[in-house]
Amino acid sequence: MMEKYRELHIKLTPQRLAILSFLDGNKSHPSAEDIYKAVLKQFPTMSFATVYNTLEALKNRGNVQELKIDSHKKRYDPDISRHHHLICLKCSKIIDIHKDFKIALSEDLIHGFDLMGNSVEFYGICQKCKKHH
Amino acid sequence: MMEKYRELHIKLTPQRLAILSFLDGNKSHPSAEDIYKAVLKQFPTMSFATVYNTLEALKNRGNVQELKIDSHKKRYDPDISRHHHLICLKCSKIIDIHKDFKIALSEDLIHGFDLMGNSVEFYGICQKCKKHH
DNA sequence: TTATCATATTAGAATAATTCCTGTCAAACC
DNA sequence: GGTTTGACAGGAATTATTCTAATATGATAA
Repeated sequence: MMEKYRELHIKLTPQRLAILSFLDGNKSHPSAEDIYKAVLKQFPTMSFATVYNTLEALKNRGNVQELKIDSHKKRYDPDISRHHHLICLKCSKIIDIHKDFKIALSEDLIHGFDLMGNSVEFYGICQKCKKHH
Repeated sequence: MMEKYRELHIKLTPQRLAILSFLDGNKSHPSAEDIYKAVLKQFPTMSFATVYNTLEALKNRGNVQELKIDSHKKRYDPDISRHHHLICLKCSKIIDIHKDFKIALSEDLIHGFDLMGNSVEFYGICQKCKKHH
């Protein structure tokens, strides 16, 4: 069970394992609070500090990415493959878009930057929100 | 001077005019704090509430757009034309990219959303930050 | 112009998300 | 066994933003 997390090279405490298994394969793009609430069920003494510390460690090792898509809070994505997002403007639901759009910046637009990547966000209203009015 | 702002149909108070003229043509993508500090010089009693209220009014009328690009705070852009951004991962400097990338979502990726738009962000390290190590 | 009224302003309190700090504990290392 | 290192919990501190309630002011019409 914890074999798959060995390679992370972080100390695998029970709290961290709970966070990791909650994140594993999770496509809901949870916020720190979502993670806290989920793990709280198994560890009633869990604190936000532990959630943030663990996320910080995982971020630094490139095992989760922080999404700046939601203007109210940070969201976290355990899927670190190159992908984009579709976001509902009403309920903030986020859906992964796995497609390569081949967008390049020409030399005159690059402003001397060392480019490291890009991301595309699509905005709209999801099916559920359309119905509820 | 204030003629150009008449069409906004918001009450044009001195504070608002100061905010509007600070934003006019501003390409720095300022945060609420940047705006507050700038206007404070002319209006020492300026409050954050006024900055946020005015931004809210302008947002609702589609005269500024809120950028969710910076994970620490919202940034505001008076340029409401369709454009994208190039962001420095070190200093958070934001540069406009005026180019149409023609990105479309195929039916199978659209998940029943009513699409309203998209935005592309390019990430990298700017020239200045490269030099300073 | 002036009176009226709806709206804007202000300071400060409240809230929400996140970060920091401190004492404690446990694992890993000698 | 003793020491170092890193993680934990809990709470305080910070930062961005929103709310509140009293007061002030721009816009409009008389």
